Amino acid sequence: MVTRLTRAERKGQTRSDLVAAARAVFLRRGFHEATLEDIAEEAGYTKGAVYSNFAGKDELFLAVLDAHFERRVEEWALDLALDDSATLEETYRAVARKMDEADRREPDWTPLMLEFWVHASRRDGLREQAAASRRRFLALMSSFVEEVARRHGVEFRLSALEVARGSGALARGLAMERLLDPEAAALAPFEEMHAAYMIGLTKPSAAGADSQETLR
Amino acid sequence: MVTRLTRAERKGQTRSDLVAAARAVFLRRGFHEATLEDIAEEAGYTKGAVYSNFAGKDELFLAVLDAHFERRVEEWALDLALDDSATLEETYRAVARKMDEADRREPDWTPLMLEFWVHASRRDGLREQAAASRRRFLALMSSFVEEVARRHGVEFRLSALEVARGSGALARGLAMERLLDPEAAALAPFEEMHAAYMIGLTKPSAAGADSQETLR
DNA sequence: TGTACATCAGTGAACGCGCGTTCACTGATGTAC
DNA sequence: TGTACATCAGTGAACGCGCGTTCACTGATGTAC
Repeated sequence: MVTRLTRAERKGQTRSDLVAAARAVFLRRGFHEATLEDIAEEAGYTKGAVYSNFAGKDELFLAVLDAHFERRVEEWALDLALDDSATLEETYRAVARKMDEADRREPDWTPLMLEFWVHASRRDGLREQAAASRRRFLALMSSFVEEVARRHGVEFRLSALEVARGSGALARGLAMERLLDPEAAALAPFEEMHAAYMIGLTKPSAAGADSQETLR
Repeated sequence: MVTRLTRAERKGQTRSDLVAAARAVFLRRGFHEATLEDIAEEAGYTKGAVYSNFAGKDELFLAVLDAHFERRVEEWALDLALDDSATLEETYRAVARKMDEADRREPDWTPLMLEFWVHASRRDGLREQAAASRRRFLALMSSFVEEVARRHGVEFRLSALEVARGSGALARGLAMERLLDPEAAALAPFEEMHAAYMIGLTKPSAAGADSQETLR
């Protein structure tokens, strides 16, 4: 009844079990407080299994990070494809709502990621790996920003990369405030802030002048 | 030659020596990596002196945090008093430059504070203390925002508190990006982002219509 | 299809080490008379 | 001003404990013939 797996398949299974367990435990306890013991146990293995699949705690976290970004990017791509906002401003607001929703669905993610960034920023090799992962994510988010601009026939005062970076930075900064005060920066104010930010960075496109919209 | 100090004076001296040393060591090594041994040694005492003045590592950090906020608030108050920007937009840009300057002068501060916030957010009592410290800081920053609005005869779409919170959140979120990529969000783009954000949240005041300015 | 040997994913226990916290003690400052 | 006792800031050493990492081993899978 039990499917017979090859060694490689079995190992791949173990690896993804470990990543899934690591994700859960890291979210629950944070990067520093989570132990490899917890993670291995959650996955149904022993600590040695972790070392048979990853160089150590840091590399295990990088795997969690990559899996997370991949999932988030897919969500954004889907949302973008389904977006039918009448105006550009409404799209900007919808993006804010989506970011807010993601943060409230998984409030432990942002502090976890930042905890790791701070940790990684103090170790050269690790920082470079975290930065590479970040660059891949931002490149995709930038392409979404560009797609929105194209659809609405507008351009930005800054590169799509910087626009995307600032948009995420605002959301993340506010999520940090909520760590201390859960009431801080509720959805409505955040939506307003994000719209203000995006509208302020939008300028009419030189091309496509006929499809331009008036902003406020 | 050596001034004779009373017990209370001596203890106060020790306490501020420890806070100063703690600040330096925390900045250099981060909250988790800094040890009380390092700190005591840097201050010229032993670990016991820390426990004679503070309940432990967490409370020592809170003292560093308060001292820091106090200093920053004074700087902002001074800057605000000296501000002679011709236009509101120029004030918004000057604020961005000032935040950027503070971050580049002390790039370790933001990650250090966030490391602690994440740590504190997982311990109820500590979180409440960190939140109280944060509230005090934000209340003062809000009053500066209100002062700027008053001078220029404008109002905001959100409370001064939320405006201040978002402004700091944007700066802090970008500082986090620079942890991984030091090139990210240089001064010029940040100034643009911050101006966009602030201008977008500014609305003409009902009162003082004669002193209103046109924004973009 | 069967046998003998090689590989290697995962086990389980031990290792090392660091660090926050505790505590009995000391000697200088403070107080009572 | 002097003496005897009390206080307490800071010392120095020990304690406890947790956790990331290492490693010899095992038994199931893979390979050669």
